[in-house]
Amino acid sequence: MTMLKGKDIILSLLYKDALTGYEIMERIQNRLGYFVEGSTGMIYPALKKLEKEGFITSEEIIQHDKPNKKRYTICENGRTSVQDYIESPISQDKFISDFLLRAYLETNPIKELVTHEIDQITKRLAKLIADNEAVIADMAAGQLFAYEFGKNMYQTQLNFLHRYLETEIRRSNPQDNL
Amino acid sequence: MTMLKGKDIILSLLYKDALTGYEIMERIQNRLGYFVEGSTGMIYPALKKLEKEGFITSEEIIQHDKPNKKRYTICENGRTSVQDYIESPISQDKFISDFLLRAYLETNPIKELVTHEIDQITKRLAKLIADNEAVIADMAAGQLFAYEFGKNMYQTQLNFLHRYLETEIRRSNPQDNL
DNA sequence: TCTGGCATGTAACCGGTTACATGATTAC
DNA sequence: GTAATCATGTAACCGGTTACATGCCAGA
Repeated sequence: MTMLKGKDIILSLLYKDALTGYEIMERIQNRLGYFVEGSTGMIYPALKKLEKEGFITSEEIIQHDKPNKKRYTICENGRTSVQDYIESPISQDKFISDFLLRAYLETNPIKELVTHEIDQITKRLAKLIADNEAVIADMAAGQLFAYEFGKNMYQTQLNFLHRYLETEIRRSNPQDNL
Repeated sequence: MTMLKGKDIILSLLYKDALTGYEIMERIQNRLGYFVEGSTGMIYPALKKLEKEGFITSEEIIQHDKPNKKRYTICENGRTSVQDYIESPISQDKFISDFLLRAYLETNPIKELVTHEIDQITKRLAKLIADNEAVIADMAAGQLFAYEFGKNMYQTQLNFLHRYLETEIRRSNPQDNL
């Protein structure tokens, strides 16, 4: 029943690699962007809290070509927490769509709405591919699966939306039906 | 950029019909269940607040065969708010999946995970159909669109997951490849 | 009497949104 | 000089989760 929390997402990522806050944010927004969310306002405070609570440790990394950064490493406590998470009941997928709510409210054709949505999803799909295709060779089975899942979803959504537009055009131009 | 809020969902529903809290909850969880969320803990306090702020009014309805109820009616203020919402920028769809995060973390085959997800989605699809098919004749264009969209998404997800299981079986039983 | 559907609520908690703030370094 | 990328943060606010609490009515 309990929803997926930032803590679980972050610790899960740190379970595999030691990462900086910036890297965590990138991964969440890019590679995992299809199915989780994360902003600086969530990630940095969460990291701080996780360190204070003894789930992770940090070390400063001095860089000369770029700003310094802090790398976080998971510790025993954190690994246990991830195990607990994995053994906990799986929470339901959640899909929130402002687009569909607006569509739902409309009595009239929703061409502009759909066109806008096609735009959005096209961009998101392109980003998903761009962010993942480069690392595809290094992906574990599950990562590849999640990526393919997301790609498939976006493509299906696009197909559905395009199909809608086509039937709309046919409806409004009946003379095309030869 | 701002996310879809309970207020917008509720006022949007009340824009079309006067409804009780219970009816709003039912609609959100059933017909709109594919793309928005709502629980008593969100809906009743929100209704109270919306009334206090003058977006809606309420009247008590006495029933003899069932418990009494309160019907909420949107007023001018509320209609304006819905207009503002409709004119505001569309916020991005949001998909949160505990299932995909767990899949992402796995190095090993994820058959059980996928099987569980198939179960979940099958149930949700059945519920979506059950909740909508009865009222399909009364649906406005947009409502039908949203419903078809959700159905299509669930079906695609199921196809993808089934396909995964099949290829997994083939991978683990190569002798089947005659 | 007890289950199930109808119906309305409360309250603590907290997690995350939103927006703002800062600064190093590189390349143009 | 300034835009872009890298990098880390803060803080107020509030919205919703979670869980609990209550009660009516019908039918088995």
